[in-house]
Amino acid sequence: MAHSHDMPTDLTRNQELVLGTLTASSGPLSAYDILDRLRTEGLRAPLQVYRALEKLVDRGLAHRLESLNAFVACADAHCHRKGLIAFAICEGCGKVDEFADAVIESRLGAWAHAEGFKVERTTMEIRGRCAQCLKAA
Amino acid sequence: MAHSHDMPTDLTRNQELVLGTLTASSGPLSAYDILDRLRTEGLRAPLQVYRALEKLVDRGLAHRLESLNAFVACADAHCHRKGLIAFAICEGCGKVDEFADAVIESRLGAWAHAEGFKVERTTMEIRGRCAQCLKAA
DNA sequence: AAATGATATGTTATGTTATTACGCTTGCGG
DNA sequence: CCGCAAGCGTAATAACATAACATATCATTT
Repeated sequence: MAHSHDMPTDLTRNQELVLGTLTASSGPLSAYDILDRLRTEGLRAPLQVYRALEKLVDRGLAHRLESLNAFVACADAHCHRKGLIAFAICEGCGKVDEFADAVIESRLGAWAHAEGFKVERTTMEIRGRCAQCLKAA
Repeated sequence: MAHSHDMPTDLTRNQELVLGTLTASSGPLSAYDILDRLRTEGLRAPLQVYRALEKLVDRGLAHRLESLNAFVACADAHCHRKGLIAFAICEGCGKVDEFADAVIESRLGAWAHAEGFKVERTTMEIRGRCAQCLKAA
């Protein structure tokens, strides 16, 4: 297998370029970071990147990290939108770990049900230091 | 009692103005929203607001909503920084509900412990519709 | 093939959010 | 009084995001 991120075949050129850039990166990238890396491919304007990102995020192929104003490729080729995802972001090396927790999801659901709140989207981001960076320090 | 948010007495003038503006608002405000409301008080530059916000957030008197790039006064005069706080943000009316959940906090702690990740700060924001807005629709 | 509609694209300009850099002021402990 | 830390004011700029408009691409229907 070439790589674990088998890219969907129905992406447009811009979407493919943007997803490729995210996948190749070891950490989150801002839209402008992505743009800079794709100038050689002919991209010129922020909007070209933002539009591609919007589609990718909608499809669950990429995630937006709100606390960073940046984006990452989805770590799990199969996760596509099933349930709440939490992110652990290391301030040291910039690496992002993506995980799901059914208990947290159900607690949130319980709270929402009790309040009559209809959940549309949940953001959950942990900032701190990963094990590797702690060891190095 | 004048109001439930007994403002600390050791705030600087700018901090007091900013916190007062947040407290008076029914919803989150961006730094620039705050600035606009404080021009009459003599504030002129974004930095004056950002500096005040930084201190207020550090002290737990205000919170930053990452998914909105905006700020709210802490809803609970006594919450000052004890534990993880979640926010439910209504897309309809803009109201923000603030709550804590010990189970979620402990699940997060367990994950972090298992991974050797040192948590410094956690962001948790739910976007959706509040009961009142759902009823109105 | 022509007409239609939905989706994607390219480009310019602009809007919004946040920080850097610099210098002055104020208050407090030594 | 001196020195230092914290706060303040101002200007400039950086970083992030969208509006508005014109074109293009492609499948579907006529």
